[in-house]
Amino acid sequence: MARDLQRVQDGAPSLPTLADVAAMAGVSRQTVSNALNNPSLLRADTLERVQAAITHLGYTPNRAARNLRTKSSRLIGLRLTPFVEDAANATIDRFVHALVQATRQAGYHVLLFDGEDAADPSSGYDDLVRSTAVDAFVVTDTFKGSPQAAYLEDGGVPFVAFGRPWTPAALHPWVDVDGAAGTSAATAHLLAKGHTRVGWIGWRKDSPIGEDRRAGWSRTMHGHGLPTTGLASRVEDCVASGYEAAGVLLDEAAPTAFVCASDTLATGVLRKLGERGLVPGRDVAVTGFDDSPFAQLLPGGLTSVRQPVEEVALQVVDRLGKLLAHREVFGSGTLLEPHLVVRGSS
Amino acid sequence: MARDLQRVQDGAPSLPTLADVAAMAGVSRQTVSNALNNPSLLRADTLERVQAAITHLGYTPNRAARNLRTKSSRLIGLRLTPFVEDAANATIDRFVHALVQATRQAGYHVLLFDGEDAADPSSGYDDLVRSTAVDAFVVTDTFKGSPQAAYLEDGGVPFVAFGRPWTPAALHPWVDVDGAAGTSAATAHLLAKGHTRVGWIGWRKDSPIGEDRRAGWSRTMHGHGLPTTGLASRVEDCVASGYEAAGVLLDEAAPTAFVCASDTLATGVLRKLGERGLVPGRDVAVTGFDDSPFAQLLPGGLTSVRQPVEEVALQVVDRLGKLLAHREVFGSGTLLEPHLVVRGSS
DNA sequence: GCGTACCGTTGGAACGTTCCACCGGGCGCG
DNA sequence: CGCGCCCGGTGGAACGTTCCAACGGTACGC
Repeated sequence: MARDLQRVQDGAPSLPTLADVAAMAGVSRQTVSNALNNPSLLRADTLERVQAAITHLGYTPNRAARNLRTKSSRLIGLRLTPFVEDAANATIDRFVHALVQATRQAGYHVLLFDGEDAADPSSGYDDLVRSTAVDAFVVTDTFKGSPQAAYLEDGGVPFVAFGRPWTPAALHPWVDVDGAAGTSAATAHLLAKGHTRVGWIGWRKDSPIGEDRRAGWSRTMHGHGLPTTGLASRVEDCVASGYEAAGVLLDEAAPTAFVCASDTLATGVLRKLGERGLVPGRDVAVTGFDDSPFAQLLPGGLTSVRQPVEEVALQVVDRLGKLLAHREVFGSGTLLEPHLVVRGSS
Repeated sequence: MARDLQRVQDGAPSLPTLADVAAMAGVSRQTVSNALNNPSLLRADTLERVQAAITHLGYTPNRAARNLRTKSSRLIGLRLTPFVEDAANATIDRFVHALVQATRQAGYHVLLFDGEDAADPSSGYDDLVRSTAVDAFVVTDTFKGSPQAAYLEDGGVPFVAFGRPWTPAALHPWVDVDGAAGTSAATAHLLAKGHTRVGWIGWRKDSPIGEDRRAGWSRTMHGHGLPTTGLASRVEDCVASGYEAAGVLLDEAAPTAFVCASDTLATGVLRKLGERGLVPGRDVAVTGFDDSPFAQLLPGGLTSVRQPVEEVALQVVDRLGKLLAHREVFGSGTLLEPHLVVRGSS
């Protein structure tokens, strides 16, 4: 109620400042500042008096002034990659939500910006950090050779990556999900169900993430003494490719199960199975990757590997905090385990 | 290159300031400021000299200082509602992407924050605006009786809503999508295909959005002289409810097509059809709402109403700009037309 | 010739916070 | 008693920008 008084006349709301609080509490500005930032420095009764004045006036510290003085904004920048309406986007969106939650707990907020053109890695990043608009970045798209990771490292811009650095030289903090462990779990699950001819449908060889996920499948197959020759296919990440690859593999290698590098590819496989009158989970098993809404909503459901984005977000923010405090967290990466969500398709 | 010189010694990068530029260009600070904010005030040769100094030093205005002085942050707050993994979320996420793009063009950025608990509408909003962290808000969840819309209006906080105010008293700027027009288009599409018994599966009566969408269906049916009695069902927005409602309607009213208030409900309907051996689009037609990834990925595809979130975002930002400039845009709302994406299910 | 107006530019002040040097006083200790 | 120290607190300065009042100079109208 008291705070609403500030708004009676519009146009010049003129919020209470630290000086107002100081005057009311009968202390200096610095003491009020300490009450907010280092309460332990104050005597108990002084602290109480200041706090009373703060609540009575409805005082809230002015962000801009604080930022100017401390040279930090408590804002984390996140570049939103252009929207592609498929399964892959679902994981990013889940991550954004998780990141917002995680940053809040750490007293930060998330600033979204747009990668104008992907060609210029500096686009956006540079201005934001130089104008002290954000303290650091979370970088999500390190996979495509990640020009911006290198750029940011050069520029001395603090950031943490969601995704391993696939170039050996890089030594920034990162958090990632162990894709191989995910596909390995999927493969093991299928083997436990009695399958022996498990096919792989993944991405082209130039994708390190794709190769990582593929390794989980082949490793597990070999671990069980099973061959993989002729059972793998590497294609574009789209429904049509999954559809075609499934057809080819079914004809040439007769697998009884498919492990896919993405839900998108799995969708294509399911489409092919439907066309041939094969029932997923009964005749041929299928697993996807990312646990997209599609996997969940599909009749019967699609077994899929779910990335622990909430945990990723927490770890990212943790690294970020350390980075901004000590300014030295180089080379520390964490690999998190995804888990398999088993549904009707397997 | 020149700008990198600032970073040679880490720890105290000490970016160039306006004063540095002024010194180099041989003018006063204010002139540099004008060069950035009101170039027309400068003589051509002066402007050129200043700009040369700016680029040479790699100067970027300090955001915090500017914010402090101008009492604005050029940041727009958006509260991210808790993540629910279904079709409805897809539209919000699309909107977030669109909003980021639209705000960039207007020179703004998006600040994400988290609605700690939905019970307290003030949570988050108040602090952010009082601390001058954001200039205004975009409010997305006005549908649930929207306590925060009223709260923000009371507090004099500038905001624009994505969604109509469903309480008549409210008079804030808003942009929304005409749900009735969407379902009307879906219904008309089905009628054109020769259907006459078109069922409706929507949300409970307490949802204004749901009633709006329902009106589009009933209006169109009546407009063609067709009855709606016994053809409608109002349930929770989940797959199971759609599934059950479809079963009941099929038994009791024998519709040959369903218009659904959401892709989620449509998913339930499709599931029921599959169970009964009915082929969507051949035996019974189905349309959804929101054009979620699921609708797109489903084998055959689900006909669905797609909201023009890109256009919504542009309009929202436009309103926002006017609001922050003139401080008077009351009562101005815009209703945008969605469009029907026809796929195999109809 | 003089007053007036405008143009381009200037220097000081202000925004609201935190950093920094310092201060009085009480206490322990030699 | 005198010294040093820590505690709780103070006031001035600084962060980097824009606002504001005012400047000299030129052009114009009378």
